[in-house]
Amino acid sequence: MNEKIQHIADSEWEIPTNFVPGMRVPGRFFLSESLAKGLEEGALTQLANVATLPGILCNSLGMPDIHWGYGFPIGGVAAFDEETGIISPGGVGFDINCGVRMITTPLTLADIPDMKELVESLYETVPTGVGSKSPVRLSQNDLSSMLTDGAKNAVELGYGMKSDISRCEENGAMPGAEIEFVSKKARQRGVPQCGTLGSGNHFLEVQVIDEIADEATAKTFGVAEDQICVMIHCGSRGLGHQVCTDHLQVLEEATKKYGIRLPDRQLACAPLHSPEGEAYFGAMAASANYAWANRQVITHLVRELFAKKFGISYEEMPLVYDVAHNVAKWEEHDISCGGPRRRVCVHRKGATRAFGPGRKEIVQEFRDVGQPVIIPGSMGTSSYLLAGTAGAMEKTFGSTCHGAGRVQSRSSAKKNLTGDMVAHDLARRGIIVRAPNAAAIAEEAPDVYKPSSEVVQVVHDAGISRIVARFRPLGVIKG
DNA sequence: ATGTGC
Repeated sequence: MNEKIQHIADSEWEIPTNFVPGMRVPGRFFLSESLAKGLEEGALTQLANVATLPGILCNSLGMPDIHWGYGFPIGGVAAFDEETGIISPGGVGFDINCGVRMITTPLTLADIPDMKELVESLYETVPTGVGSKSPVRLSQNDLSSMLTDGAKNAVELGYGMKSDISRCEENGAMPGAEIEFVSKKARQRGVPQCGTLGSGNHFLEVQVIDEIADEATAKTFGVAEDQICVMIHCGSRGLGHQVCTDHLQVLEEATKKYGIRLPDRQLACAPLHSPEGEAYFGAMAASANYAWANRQVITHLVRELFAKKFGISYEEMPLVYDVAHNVAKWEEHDISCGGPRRRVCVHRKGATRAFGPGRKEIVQEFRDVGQPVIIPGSMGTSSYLLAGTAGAMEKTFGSTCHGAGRVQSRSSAKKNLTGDMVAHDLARRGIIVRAPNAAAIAEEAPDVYKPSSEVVQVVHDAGISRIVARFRPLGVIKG
């Protein structure tokens, strides 16, 4: 670990304000000693760079899955003051509202005689891979409604149940979407892609719950041991990517216009209430809503298949929850480093909201225990269901990690591994994987990620969320 | 992440 970094608690570290010139606040990150050994210097510098941005409050924060990203590190959280703060696409990421959701089923392992066949059917049912197109036909008008109303619109079009909506963060639709700031090009990319998984780390996975850590909370969330579940991890596809690209260009100009000095041009940003900042926010919120609709449509495709195959009803496959991993939001927070409770703009990039008990944003049925937090593992490692905590409200503006966190680049993974090798290893451990090509499997091998168990243990130990249940992978569809 | 790179 860099000598300037201070180890302030078991799994908490501080970056002092002299780490890079112009830091307004210290950096703070959460890592066990063993994970700290693997921390990239580049991610550390990025975390410090974020601390130079105007209006940043308390700390530039890093979750235990932190790694190098575009401008801001992935696994980064930063909250900005409404009056003096900025908004930055680099603090959200290219895949706006990349996120994850989980449905339960009434099935156990014994009910699935042929996992390979199920995985193959799922692969045929859910369009997968770069440039894949959806069976869903959207008109431009449909798309406009989707950008405004998110998952609710998908349900109105017949993809899902009314009860799904309140089980999504933001009820599946962020307020403040402004479709006039979504370019024609972005819309054109979005029309054929709603209901598609995408590629890279996106996946659809059949899992079984193999450990319950907190019986009472598990019961509240509606999950139990031995239950078969389906997890869906994807985002806003080409539409969100195009929105990010379009607005980065505008915000690079705005950075100059407003005289903001940056240590890295990838931190391009604008004051929160500037026309440029507001335009990005409106387009980002619209993209986030598209991502919720996308996950909602995929959920419907999965339910349709399971209903047919196993003779179960849609009502027996409720949504546990849906969380966003890449988004900036207006939220009210007590400012732990001082000052009155106020509205701030929280950027979470590769980080999950983890609101603790009592927050009004949490659906009534979960409000007393804290929001469900879903943390996907890598292809061969467990996923987790956690609950948000008061500790997250105090330390991280109500945030926690979002996944295992990559430790090896895609190119290096392809150099060291072949897809066949990885698929074979997984099969020996009882995990079926299906992808459009072998490279997609090699790039996502379990070895290129931190062990999800260690990452989740850090956020549990640090008190910024608490473990409720563990999910073992059985069958994976990769893009 | 992405119709994957000026």
